[in-house]
Amino acid sequence: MYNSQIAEIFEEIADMLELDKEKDRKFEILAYRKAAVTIGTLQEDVGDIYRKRGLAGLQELPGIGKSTSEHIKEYIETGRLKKYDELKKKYPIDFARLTNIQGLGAKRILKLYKMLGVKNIDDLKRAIKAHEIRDLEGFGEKSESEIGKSIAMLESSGGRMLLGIALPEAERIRDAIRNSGLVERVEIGGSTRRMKETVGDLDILVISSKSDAVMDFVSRLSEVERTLAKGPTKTTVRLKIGLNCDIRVLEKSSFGAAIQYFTGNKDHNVKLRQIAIGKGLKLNEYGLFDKKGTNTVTGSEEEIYRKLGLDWIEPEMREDRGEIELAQQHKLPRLVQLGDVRGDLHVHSRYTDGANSIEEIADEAAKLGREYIGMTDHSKSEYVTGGMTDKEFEKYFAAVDKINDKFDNRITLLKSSEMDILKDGSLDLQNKTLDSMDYRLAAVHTSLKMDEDEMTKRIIKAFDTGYINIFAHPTERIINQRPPIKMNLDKIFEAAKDNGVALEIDSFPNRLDLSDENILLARKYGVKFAIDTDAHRTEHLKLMRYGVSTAKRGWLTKDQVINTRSLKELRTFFKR
DNA sequence: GCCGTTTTCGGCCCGACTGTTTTCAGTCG
Repeated sequence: MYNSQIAEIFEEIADMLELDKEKDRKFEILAYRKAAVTIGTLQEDVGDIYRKRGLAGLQELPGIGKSTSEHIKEYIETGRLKKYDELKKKYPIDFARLTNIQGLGAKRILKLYKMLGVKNIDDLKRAIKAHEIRDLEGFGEKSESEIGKSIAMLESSGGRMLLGIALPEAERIRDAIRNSGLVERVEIGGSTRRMKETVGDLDILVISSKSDAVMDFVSRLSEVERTLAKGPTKTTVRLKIGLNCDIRVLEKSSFGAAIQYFTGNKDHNVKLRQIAIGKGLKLNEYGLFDKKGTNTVTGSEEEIYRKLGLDWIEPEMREDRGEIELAQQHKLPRLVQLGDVRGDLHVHSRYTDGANSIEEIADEAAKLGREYIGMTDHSKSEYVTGGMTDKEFEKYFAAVDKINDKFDNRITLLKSSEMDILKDGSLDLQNKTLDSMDYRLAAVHTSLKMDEDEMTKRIIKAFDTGYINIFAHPTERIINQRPPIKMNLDKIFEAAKDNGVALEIDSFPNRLDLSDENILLARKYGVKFAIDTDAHRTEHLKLMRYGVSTAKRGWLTKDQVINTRSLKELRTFFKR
């Protein structure tokens, strides 16, 4: 896999070109950065693309042209890149790591190198300890300590935080500001609004005529550790949970433009600006301006999209993955909504590793308005969770039946299991047990390090039994902790389609598995999906919104998600 | 360096804040 290496090299080339004093290479630098993003976020290995379709294949990628495609070719064939090596000879500095530090760009890094010989983070830490940085021109005591803090943070958190932690925090801050009586309106923006699986910082937008008072109020919130920057329109605070939060106070007339701008993502916004330019307009965070400099929008975000000739795009889609073009053609998909969800097909009870009784779960699920839930406790091979034998499943299902009778029409409980797909691709329970279930959910839990070929065969063999209705958390990844298992996604998705297996979108914030990107890939195969909570406690039943947002980020419509169906329709799907 | 229903040449998003200055460069998003 060359992608991350090449992306890093392009980024470093861009950093080093910034240091060229001879000429302004602004746009060349921009081009390298864009190419780095393209390669860095590519799902397919760039080496494969080159081998299969050559330079022409590379040049079809956005931001990759004649020169950068030649660079990629050179690196793949020789393992080196002359242009990079030459620049690196001039600047033997680890820009890739050093630019991750807040407040350090290429130019200040160069100064640190020339004056103090700093080449990498370790050198930098030494320089801070010796208090050598504060005396440099353009630096000071403040810079020295901020750089030190940034290194510490980088080393402790590793960067981005789970949406499942960041969103509730953002909502607490939003609600506190809303209840302060100081503001007319307050909304969450940024990647949190786009419901991206991890977020780098929080953006909160406010309409208020009392800017100073709002900024003071925010600085004193109990969630805030310290204030990093404070101005009349923008304040940045460090939150105790280890995230930065920007608060922006805006004029009422620019709120629509601002919420659009600060929701992003960046590529989406750049494209909108280009469309604006094409219409003789200028879009920025304050409005959509005509040639005379008059703001033509004063209201909502919808108005901006409309004036640009686009349908309004849900925030989850705003990643510049083709949504703008669809909006121009008025062909955006109608995305599945949280309110469309009628049931939850992956729930655990105290029978294995859940914390609540079946009755407690059924009660809470009914309160949430679910029409049905699937009880999916573990099978015997998952022994760390107390996985059940065939015999124990008989008792389990008898208990489910009993609660079902008790709840009458309030909610329907379905009999199922989160069953292990064993190492050889066979299933963990006897056919007789499987036949007694309403449907079967299956997952891989062991031997996660198998090679791609073996894992793919293992899973497809399980699908081919014809018993599996839902493939749970397909890639087994844990965000920031465990990489996805190796398997051929194309083959798996095709086999899922052929066998009528729905792919799960596990709503647990550290899973979100399938991910948005994998959903986008899978939907092309015509597969169906199930958005489940994988709840292990009653409060987990509320995590459904994360799964639904992930589905929206994967462009799914209601009819592609099986648990938006009535129970009757769902049973038909399970029968195939 | 990339790109093209304005263009194979001439554009490419642009404003806010900080620290260290004493009018602004660097960084960030």
